[in-house]
Amino acid sequence: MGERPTSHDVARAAGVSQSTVSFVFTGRAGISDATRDKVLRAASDLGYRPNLAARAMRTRRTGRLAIVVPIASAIPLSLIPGAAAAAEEAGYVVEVVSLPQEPAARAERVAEVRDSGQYEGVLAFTPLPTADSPADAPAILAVGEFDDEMHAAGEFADAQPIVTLMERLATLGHRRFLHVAGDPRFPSARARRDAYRATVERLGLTSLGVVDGDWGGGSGEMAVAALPDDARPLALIAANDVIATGAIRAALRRGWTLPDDMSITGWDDHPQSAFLSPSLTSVTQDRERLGAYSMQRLIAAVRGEEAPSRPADLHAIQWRESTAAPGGPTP
Amino acid sequence: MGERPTSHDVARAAGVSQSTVSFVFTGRAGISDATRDKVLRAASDLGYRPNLAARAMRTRRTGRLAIVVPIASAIPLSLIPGAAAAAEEAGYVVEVVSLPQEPAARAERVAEVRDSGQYEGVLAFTPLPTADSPADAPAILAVGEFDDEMHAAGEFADAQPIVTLMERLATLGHRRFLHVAGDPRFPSARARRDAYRATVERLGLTSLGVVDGDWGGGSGEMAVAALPDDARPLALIAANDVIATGAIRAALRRGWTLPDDMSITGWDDHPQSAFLSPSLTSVTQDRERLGAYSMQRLIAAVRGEEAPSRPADLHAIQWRESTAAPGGPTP
DNA sequence: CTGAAAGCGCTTACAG
DNA sequence: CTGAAAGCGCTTACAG
Repeated sequence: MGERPTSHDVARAAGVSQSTVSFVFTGRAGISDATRDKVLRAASDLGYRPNLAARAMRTRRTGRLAIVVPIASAIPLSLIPGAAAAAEEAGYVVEVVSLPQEPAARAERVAEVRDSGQYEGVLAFTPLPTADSPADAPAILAVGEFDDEMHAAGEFADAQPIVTLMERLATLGHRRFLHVAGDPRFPSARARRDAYRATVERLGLTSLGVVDGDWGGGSGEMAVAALPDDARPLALIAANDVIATGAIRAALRRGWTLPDDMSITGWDDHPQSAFLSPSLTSVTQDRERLGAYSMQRLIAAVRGEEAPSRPADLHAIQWRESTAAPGGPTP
Repeated sequence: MGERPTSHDVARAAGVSQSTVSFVFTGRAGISDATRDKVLRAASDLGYRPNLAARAMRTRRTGRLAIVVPIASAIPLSLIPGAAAAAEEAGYVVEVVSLPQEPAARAERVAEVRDSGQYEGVLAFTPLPTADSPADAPAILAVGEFDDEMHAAGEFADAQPIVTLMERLATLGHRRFLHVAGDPRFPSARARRDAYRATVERLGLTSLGVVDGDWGGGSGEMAVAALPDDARPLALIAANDVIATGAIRAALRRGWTLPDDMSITGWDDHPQSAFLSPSLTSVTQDRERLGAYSMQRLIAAVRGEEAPSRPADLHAIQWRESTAAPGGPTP
């Protein structure tokens, strides 16, 4: 890493002053085309790239954004690549900061990151301990996986697939529904739950209950095990694929026939879900664009710009064997 | 973020020179305790923290490490939190750089990261395009999920659980085995495959084949669908849980009884795997320590230190319903 | 044991 | 349209 060229080297090679090199690279207006060309050519010959640390020092902008991720939580990691790519595109560098499990240590770490002066913004894919932050603190956006603002904003924008799923199942003849929710600390879990409730109401369906879960398979397993025998046939809306998998297991254990006795839907479309028996109807998310969108919202907040509008088609439903008309297969 | 104090502010408050403040924070020997105390007290009063960008400029060490992750590949993301934590502990800052899908663009991106001068080391959780790098390039460690060096080093260190799994199944009475491998570009896939082959040989077992896969459920599904009827009973060693799930699906489709007709094992212990029917015997990895270990190896390479020794107990086997004696359940 | 001073590689008024 | 110069906040020989 020794011989990295500086703007002085480029200036010498191009026969201009160092300032001029800087002007070219910061895009300042009023550089003649001839000069710009000379500089750019010399720069590319030497393999010059501006030193970001030096630039940061002068501009007092770090150009850095942090993503905080909890150690030992797989849920939101898949959003990282898309978020990182979006940040790069906007000229930022993204750093990953890991968060300890223990709540007090975690809150302290978040404050540390916020006050370090290293970051212009912080993106958290997990619910954050609320703390009052100094007025001049960088923007913090906690999306887990989407925040409440999003939820409030767009009439279940985030949970719309739940509505679609239920409408279709109702059309197939289903009247009795059950929802096993995710961890209620997550806005996404609350959004899906609220969408479920509203849809039950709107379509005049019967809800056998809303069970709060923790995103784990045990939630689904227990919810189905606890059902009375005459609950059949029903449709179970699980907050994610893992819960759905647990529910399927419990149903098979009870000797139920799937999907005749119980239709079931998941969310996330995990790689295994298409290979379950029955294969699981689930919601696919475009994780790359979802991550990118989250990052773009943070960047807009950092820059004081208007929030970008939510991309359409973030979700798609994969209809599979686990959903059918109650009582037996019918189109 | 306006009023961040500098070493000058601390110096003024403490009544010493700015150099002295710097000496205290860089840990230079020969500062009197009284002076150090004054400085530290003033610093904490003001909330001073050294500006890393300025420090980087002077020392010409960036203190930054990069993790490159491919967009749209979930496989190794779970290693990130552990890796990030290990880097922080060693005093580095970790940045995430995302890699495009397209091979040429990807190779270019890797070269860019390598030559940017921004990073002292690069960790890749994915096979990297081989390219000749300049002599003074930063250390690059590609672990996917573990590299070949690891593999060569430790007699299947990485794939030891495969050996244990097979030994146990052989003890239960299994003689016929089948392996569905992962993407052969991954060292981990090759290590598991080689461990399988060596164990077949060593124990004098019959191998019905080694099928190269792509980590996907389709590999497992097809491999089992292609089996002759008299292959039963057998034991299928899948390179991961997704493959195993596909294999279970195909077996149930054929009307086989599990685990009587076929024992099956996975790897990764995905959240869904404990809730399959039958629940899947699988290999748990300590992703946090695995990520940390990878990062520690990179840091050792960066610093020219000896590589850390591999932590023990990185793996554990979860024995579940999918494995039993051939032909029927027996202890 | 402590300080004055140079300089890391940039950006950006200010002149011309 | 281009250049000379100051300064961002540090580290580190070099003096004393």
